[in-house]
Amino acid sequence: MKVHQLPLPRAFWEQHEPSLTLDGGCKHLRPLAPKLASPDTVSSFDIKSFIRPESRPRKLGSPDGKKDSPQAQVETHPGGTRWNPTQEQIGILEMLYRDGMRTPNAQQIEQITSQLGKYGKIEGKNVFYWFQNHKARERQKQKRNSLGLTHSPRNSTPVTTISISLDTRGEVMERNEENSPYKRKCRSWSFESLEEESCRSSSPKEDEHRTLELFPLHPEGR
Amino acid sequence: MKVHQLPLPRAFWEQHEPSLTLDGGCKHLRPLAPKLASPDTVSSFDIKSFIRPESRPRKLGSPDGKKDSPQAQVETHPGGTRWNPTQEQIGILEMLYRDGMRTPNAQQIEQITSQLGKYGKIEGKNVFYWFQNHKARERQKQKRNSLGLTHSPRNSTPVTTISISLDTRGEVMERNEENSPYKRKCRSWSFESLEEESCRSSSPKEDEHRTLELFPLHPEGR
DNA sequence: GCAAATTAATGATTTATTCAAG
DNA sequence: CTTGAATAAATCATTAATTTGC
Repeated sequence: MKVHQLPLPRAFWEQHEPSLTLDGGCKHLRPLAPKLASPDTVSSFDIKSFIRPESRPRKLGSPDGKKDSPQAQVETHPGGTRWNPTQEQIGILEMLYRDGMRTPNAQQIEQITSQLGKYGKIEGKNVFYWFQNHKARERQKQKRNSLGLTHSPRNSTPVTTISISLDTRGEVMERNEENSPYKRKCRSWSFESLEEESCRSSSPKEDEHRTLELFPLHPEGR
Repeated sequence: MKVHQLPLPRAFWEQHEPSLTLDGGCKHLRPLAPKLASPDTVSSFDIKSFIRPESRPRKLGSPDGKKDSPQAQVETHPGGTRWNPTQEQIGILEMLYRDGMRTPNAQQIEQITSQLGKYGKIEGKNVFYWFQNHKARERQKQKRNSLGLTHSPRNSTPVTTISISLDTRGEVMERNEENSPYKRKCRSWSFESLEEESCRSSSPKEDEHRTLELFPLHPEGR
């Protein structure tokens, strides 16, 4: 069951804390870069609205007593089931992986997501995580194999791995690992606002087309 | 001179060369549990469009060619530089940190971002990263201190010291660190498409309504 | 005094670990 | 157990201070 995309019941941004309004005194120490610039003006910022992180320590708290209430875990459901990939989705992802894709950037993720969306509910983060996990687990599986079975191949038997070969110019990278030069792609992403009132959408233009998928997240702990 | 607050002309992260076609020869084997389901359908997926990393060689190529041209860095700024926080922004962030905020979730990040946006250009990811980095670096600083100066911990000032005390119910956590039980909050985020090139910078004044800022990212590389 | 070279900070990514759902 | 999700640690990369040579 994946009931993602729930309305996001943000109902507890109401509890504003008492005072505490960022006054001065916070600009000490600037190790090497006293950038200075026009100070003040900062004071108009009220923290109240921010200090409402999550409430719900969740289990796993400090072992020294302090167990949480009997209401151990009751939530998690509101929209929080995790992605359950379909066979088609997995197939595509693996194909992409075999073709050398390792860390897709935002554009790619977005495209992949929209494609995979045809086969089942999915979000960008799922795609992102899938690649992260798959990569990491392939790697450790490989390591375990090379260590456990072949008994310390000191000369680093290249386990072959991947060995992609399509012509993705300069994009494959890390086919050998073990000490890859640590290339970097670049992934772009951004947070998105999730609540309307705070920022009136004055222009009723409504989203152009790109559907920035919202991601609810149950406010409190995970 | 910090010319923050520049309009951000972001007009040159135009990806070129969409070529690169990852052709066939990649659909063998079905690694894991052919859970059946209609397989074919998958083949309608064209990878081509995904394997388009990004290009944008950028400098950084070879160390010998240090400083390639007279116009060494004329290009970096337009839209692709990294966030350069203003004093006000730092002040606010540090305040929030001292108040116990460690891993803001998407909602919080969004609000913080919009607030900090008053003092200079900023994106949600900047806020996120700031907390990540700040947290990590405070931690290591602390560790280094405790290890290096194990005697007379009554140093000048505990710097960090967090010691939050407002009543953020069950939220503070990890004020001590060193071996935290690995708490988990929950952060939500999502990718967004960044297709439309040069998101119209037509209205230079248009802030107010959230403008999901796109994030170009200089491709390739790094 | 300034601009190139050096260096300290720190923003941005990637990798490694860990937790928990199914 | 498998693996999606999330965080922390490690690293890379860039910027701004500081230093240095003129």
